[in-house]
Amino acid sequence: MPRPGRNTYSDQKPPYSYISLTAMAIQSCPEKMLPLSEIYKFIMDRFPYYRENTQRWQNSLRHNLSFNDCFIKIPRRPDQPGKGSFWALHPSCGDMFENGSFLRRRKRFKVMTSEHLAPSKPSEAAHYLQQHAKLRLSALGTHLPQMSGYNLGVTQPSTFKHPFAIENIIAREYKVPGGLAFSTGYPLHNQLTTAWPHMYSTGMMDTSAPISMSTGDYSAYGVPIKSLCHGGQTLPAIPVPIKPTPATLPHHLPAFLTNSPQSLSPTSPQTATSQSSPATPSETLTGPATLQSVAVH
DNA sequence: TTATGTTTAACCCGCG
DNA sequence: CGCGGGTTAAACATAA
Repeated sequence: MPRPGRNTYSDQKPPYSYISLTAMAIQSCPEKMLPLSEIYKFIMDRFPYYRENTQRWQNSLRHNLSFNDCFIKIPRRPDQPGKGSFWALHPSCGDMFENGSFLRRRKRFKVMTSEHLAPSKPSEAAHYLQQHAKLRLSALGTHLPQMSGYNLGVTQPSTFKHPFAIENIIAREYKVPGGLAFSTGYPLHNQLTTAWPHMYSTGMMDTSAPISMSTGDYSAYGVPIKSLCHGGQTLPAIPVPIKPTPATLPHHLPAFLTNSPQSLSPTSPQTATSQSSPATPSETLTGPATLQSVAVH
């Protein structure tokens, strides 16, 4: 309904897996975590296809949430009652989706449980996120909100992320195909569009409105991108270490906590290089990808 | 009761 | 063909 006009692709199934869709939803939120219902909403808002057969796909989605280690459950705090928990992306699974490989993951993200370098067990990650959220909010003098609080979010523009980070992709949706978004300088733009046709082309939102995203659409699920700019907050967009430290990264968690304002450091240089090379966005994942995620199962 | 979560299992598909 | 990722169904458990 948010797209009365030409809902051309309305009935076709988006090429994204539930994992991707879920990740998108989560990433779109400043807090980087959403309750199940909001994830549903996000998907339904953007992809008309999912406005039907809700029973079916939502069941599948829930299955994915539980089944995949890349999603972690963050329990609600007593002061933020509501149903269900919040879901977030495992801090170290950022690479899983990076490089534009959203259409299909290369490997199932598996947490290196037990023994050695169990750098990031879901529990820890969850705890971290929790703490993080708590800190930020408290810093803002706010209580952990249900949904409304999310707009306190940050995701400031400065936290530049890899052009293929879900975040960016999502962001572009609101930034209009025109490409004035920050990805302007990326030669990848093109590939992006092909990779995410559903998001760009014939956007469901009025592409007519430039930086828009404005109003309606977003407020729907409380992810007002605009709010990112203000808020006098310093913390970076949050967890999901969209990648850097290819190999080792046992200590990434603490890293966030220290909230180095610009986690951008890791990604930016990288992006620069990767983009310079003809590298195909989707593949070219190459080497390091295997870090701590194992393919077992 | 319903929304959430968790599990198990069967299938489909693309890739090596 | 086998493997692994993704999808769908369905049974169950649990919390609000």
